[in-house]
Order: sequence, then structure tokens, then C-alpha cells
Amino acid sequence: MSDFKSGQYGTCTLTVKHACPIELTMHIIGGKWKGIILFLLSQSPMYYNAMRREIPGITQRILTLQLRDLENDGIIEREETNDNPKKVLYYLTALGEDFVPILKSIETWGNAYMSKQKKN
Amino acid sequence: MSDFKSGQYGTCTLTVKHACPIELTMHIIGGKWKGIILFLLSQSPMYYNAMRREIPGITQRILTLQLRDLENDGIIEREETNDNPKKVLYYLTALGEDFVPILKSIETWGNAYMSKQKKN
DNA sequence: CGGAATCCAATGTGATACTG
DNA sequence: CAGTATCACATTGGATTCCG
Repeated sequence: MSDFKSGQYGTCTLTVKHACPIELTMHIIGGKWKGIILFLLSQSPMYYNAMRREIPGITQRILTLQLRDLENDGIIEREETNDNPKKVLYYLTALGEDFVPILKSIETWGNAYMSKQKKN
Repeated sequence: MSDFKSGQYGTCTLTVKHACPIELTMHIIGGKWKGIILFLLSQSPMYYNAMRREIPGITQRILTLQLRDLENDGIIEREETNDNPKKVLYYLTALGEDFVPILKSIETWGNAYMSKQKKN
């Protein structure tokens, strides 16, 4: 059973400390664009600029911040090429891959939600 | 496939408009305490004050706000009793119930995440 | 190309006191 | 009991400019 009382799990090495696994997960993947980023990376690894193009409306700063968060939380990894100018490839870690099925169910639920709302 | 381009799904009746089902879902259940609230309500319907007791650290204002959000988004419903003083029972809608399995997988993933982090 | 720096706006959350 | 009202604060996201 989930336990969300404070300090239950002691100190962990996260960006932000959370006692409840649900809260923790929500925080890790709860950024405004993180769902989209994970969705893109679930299809294939992707270069920084390709992601920018695929996410209309995001700024460089925000994209970088969200990528950093995900990297620090162990969901994605980055790999620089030796090209000039260099390119940076982002891809899911094993932990990130494990989350993909959940992302899929979230997508399914969201779509069902949308069709229901439309009928109102 | 998921499509996150703006305006893709036209106007919906949500608190906040979202084009992508993933973004949409994240926003609906992404509030700081919404995961916990849904977890509690997944166990059984619950009165307002009982929820307060079960969520240490939340203020009345925030609890009410988060409950309102979930209610407006069709995830939970409220029912007032005729007692004096009156009590208010909160419970999941069908849409909310549909989300419970996802909440469970999120909890599972979060727990796995925590144990991996501990080993570092 | 893939950022970092700076500054600012919007949103979300919290403390406290009060009420039908 | 189940809220509101006010105010304050923190976090997040965004616009713009500059750099190796």
C-alpha cells in the first residue's frame, strides 16, 4: 500500500525528495513538456534540434531544463557526438523504458476522456 | 499516435484546454495532492474531514481547491448529507475509477524507482 | 548546434483567520 | 463540518540575448 506520510522513505538522491511513490512519479514526469518528450523518445532516440522541431511552442531554455530534469532523475541519457558543430542525442534509460507502458495507458485514458467530454 | 500540436482537438469543456491526451491527463491529475486524493478515494469514498486527517500537511484551502479541480474535471463527485453540521462525501466517478489501474502502475513504478535509487 | 544568462510573468501552493 | 477570504511565497515557464 502507498504511504504518503512525510519522511517515510528517508533521504533519497532525487532532485526533489518525496515520500510517496505516486507523488514522486508525478513530480518526475509532471513538467509541462515531459510527457511529450518521453513520448517522442519512446519512438526513437532523438537529437536536440529534432525535438525542438517536433515540439512547437517550446523554447530552448525550457527544453533544456526539462531534459536536464529527466536526465538528473535517471529517465533519459544524453550522448554528444564528435561532429562540428556537435550534436546531442537523447534516449531513454531502462527506467525510462519501463515508464513507456504507463505513458501509453495515460494516452489511452486521455483520449477516452476527450471523447466523453465532447459528447456533453 | 499521440498528437500534441496546438488546437488539434478543437475546443473542449475542460478547466484548461489541452490538445494532447498525455498533456491533458498530466494536467488533470498533476496537482501536488491529486495523486494522494485519488489513491485514498480508490480505497473507498471519504468525507472531507477524513481526507484532511489522512493527508498530513495539507491546508483546508488547498484540499478544497484540489477537490474542486477534480470535480470540475469529472474525476470525482461530491454529495452532501442532511446532517447538522453537514458532511460532504467524495467519491470517484466512472472516469476516476478508470484511472485507478494507472495510478497503481504509477505507484509500482515509483517504488521500483526508489529502490534503484537507494542502491546508488 | 546546443546551450547559458538574465529578467519577468504566470501559476500553484501555503498560513492564517473567519463563517454559515 | 466544510468551507471562504486575504495575503504572501515558491515554483515554473517564457522572451530575449549571447556564446563556445
